[in-house]
Amino acid sequence: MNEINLTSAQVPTGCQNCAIRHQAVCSRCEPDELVRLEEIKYYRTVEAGQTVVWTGDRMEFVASVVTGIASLTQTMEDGRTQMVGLLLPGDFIGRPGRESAAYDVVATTNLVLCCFRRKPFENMILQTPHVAQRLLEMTLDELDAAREWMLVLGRKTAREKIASLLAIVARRNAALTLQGTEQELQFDLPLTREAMADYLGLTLETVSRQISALRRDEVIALEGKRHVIVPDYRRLLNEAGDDSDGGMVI
Amino acid sequence: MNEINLTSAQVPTGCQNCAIRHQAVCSRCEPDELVRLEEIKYYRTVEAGQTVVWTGDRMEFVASVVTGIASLTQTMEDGRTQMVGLLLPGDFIGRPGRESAAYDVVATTNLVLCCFRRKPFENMILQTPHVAQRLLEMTLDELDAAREWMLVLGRKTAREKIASLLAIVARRNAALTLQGTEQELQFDLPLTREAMADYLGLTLETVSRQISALRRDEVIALEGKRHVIVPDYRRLLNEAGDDSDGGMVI
DNA sequence: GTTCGCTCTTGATCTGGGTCAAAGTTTCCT
DNA sequence: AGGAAACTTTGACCCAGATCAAGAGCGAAC
Repeated sequence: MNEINLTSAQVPTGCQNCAIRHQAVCSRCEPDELVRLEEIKYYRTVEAGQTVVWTGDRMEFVASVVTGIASLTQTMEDGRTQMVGLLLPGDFIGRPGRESAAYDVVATTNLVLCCFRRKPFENMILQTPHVAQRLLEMTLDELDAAREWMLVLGRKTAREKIASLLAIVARRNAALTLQGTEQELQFDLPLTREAMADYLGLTLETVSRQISALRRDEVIALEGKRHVIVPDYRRLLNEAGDDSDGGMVI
Repeated sequence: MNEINLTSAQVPTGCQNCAIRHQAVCSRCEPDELVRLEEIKYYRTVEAGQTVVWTGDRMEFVASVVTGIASLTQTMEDGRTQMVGLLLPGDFIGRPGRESAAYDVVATTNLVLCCFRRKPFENMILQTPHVAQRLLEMTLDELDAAREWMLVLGRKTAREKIASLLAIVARRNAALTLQGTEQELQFDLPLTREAMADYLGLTLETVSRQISALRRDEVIALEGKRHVIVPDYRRLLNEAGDDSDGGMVI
């Protein structure tokens, strides 16, 4: 994992101020907070497939994903694994106030992380309520996403699970590229079939079969194995059993 | 839902100061925070089976569970439901900063809630970093619990799911009654078979079958339908596929 | 180009847990 | 006490998705 320097031009979407959530400009920061965070902020790259943190690792830093995708996974003794979170740009890695990591964090694609050394970061949030407030909001969003996902895991069929995942990635992707959700959506699926299976509580064979089925039924089209075209987002939501456009944050 | 008055003698286990988490004394509060919270605090009772908040409800208050058990559930259009959280004494209901509820909150047993009117509560946490800090910690704990539960939902067998649930309730119960985990544990299971099924992503028939199987194999014993005796907590953990005593907070 | 890794797809078969059905308990109401 | 309603258990059967197995693409290395 390499420490790097990015010019501000290379970090175009983030709040140049607090940088906690890169994808959105944070309207909450005070000018003096900028200075504090700039001092302890640095960038790192991680290659696809590398583990950023292992369960139980002493966490030296917390970080915000700038580009790329990472996943949080839990593993049972016998090797069964379950992905418990998908970290997209703007999402936060690490838990202030906890010394060691509770999950494996694995880079799914090449990553750029905006890191903060842990101790100074914790001191900072103790002193700057607005940042702590923002962190609380983000955590609550993650909790909502996790609970949404519990419904997917516990009650949806394999086909609905796949459709739900595609909808989430499509949505997040659309949010990033500022497209609406009405027209055709396209995106690269940054996960292997196995990673999708780990996320969805399925086997990779089932994932493959269901993706083939969705393609056969023209809910989606594929270019190569990874590039997905969604001609009708509402149809996809419907397949996900998630008619109410609303919910499903991740 | 009735507003009531409790004497401090009737609220024995809570932090008399901030009361955010009733089960543990909060070491973080400043004396002046006590006053602010006392002003906006009141108690309510809810009968078993009653819904405390509906999805989308305008939330008038946030609350801490004093006694009893409540559940957070999500429902799909076709009626499939998934419980996404179990609220035991000390847990928190409601999301500061959000006007409306994201889930149904249903009283599983009779409840006593320590409520705070929402707006004053939000103002208060904006001004008192320590309370916000505590709220962040609690939210992070909940997130951990939710993610732990995702592993249960996604990867465990029916028998392991049941054992996991029993282990959680046993653990929380032991924590409350200050027993160790080495000796025999006993507790009342405060959930119907159907509620357990909703939590575990199973059907009530499967829940019943697996409980019978665990009893047949002498992992647990039952007195009546609800009172559970766990002769060997480690064995139960083992059945849950969760050998490492550590994790599994809820 | 060929070969070695992968990842992905598809087929055949098996099984854990769902579904449907019926009977047994407990609780609570009159 | 008697009876209804709700909860629980158990049985029989079935199916969605797991498992096992065999190829098919496809990129990287030589």
